Amino acid sequence: MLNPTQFCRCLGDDIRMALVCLLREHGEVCVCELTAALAAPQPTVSRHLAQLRECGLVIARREGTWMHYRLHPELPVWAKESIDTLAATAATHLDLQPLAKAC
Amino acid sequence: MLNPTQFCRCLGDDIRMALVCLLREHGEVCVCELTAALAAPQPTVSRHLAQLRECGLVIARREGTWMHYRLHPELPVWAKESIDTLAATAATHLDLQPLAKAC
DNA sequence: ATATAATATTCGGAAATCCGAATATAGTGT
DNA sequence: ACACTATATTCGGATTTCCGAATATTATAT
Repeated sequence: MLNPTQFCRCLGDDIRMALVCLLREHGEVCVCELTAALAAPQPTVSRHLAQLRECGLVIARREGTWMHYRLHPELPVWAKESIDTLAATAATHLDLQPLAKAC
Repeated sequence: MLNPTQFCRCLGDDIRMALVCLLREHGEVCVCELTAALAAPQPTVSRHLAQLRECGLVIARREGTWMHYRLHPELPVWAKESIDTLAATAATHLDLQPLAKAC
């Protein structure tokens, strides 16, 4: 599993931080909604989601052509607590569009 | 002041995470002790301390030729909480020599 | 003034990170 | 089988990060 340094490296990017914010606030979210909320190119969002997956911070569930992401349900306590603290603060710093189905 | 993403970027390095661990556990510590505890070259430690300073996570106090560092006393609550959670966990992952005056 | 100790900074260069553009894959519907 | 949609991956290249080596700075002591 990942250690605190890797965890920080993983959250040390505005796009990934924003993704974690959104997933924390909304539970399970479709990629198209994340892409719309970030107003970022789809491949960029996909690459960052892959990185969050490889770090074990999120998991994906396929439903037809859609992919739904959510925070990993079995994060260690320290990671969950840190995400709560950091993402709650970050949400006020980043400007995220409200969620809306875009596909 | 720094935002959560910058904060994470700043802690996303083993040496800087270890420095924060040591300062959190011991309060104010001399650079020579930090260098010894990390078993890292002095310029490396100095550069990372400068980075922590520029991010506002630590402050320095000169005493003769010595420099003493400690966590910034007026960190925002979210930063203080995150440091507590992350550094406490990191301390068990990193192998830090016990503190000892080396100068 | 000089020597020495503790710490900081500068200067390449190597490695890692991030992005845009293009392409690939997986699933659905006809 | 083909077209289409949603998402993922690959491939350069630009930028950033990190390090070691050398050098500079600041303060003390003689």
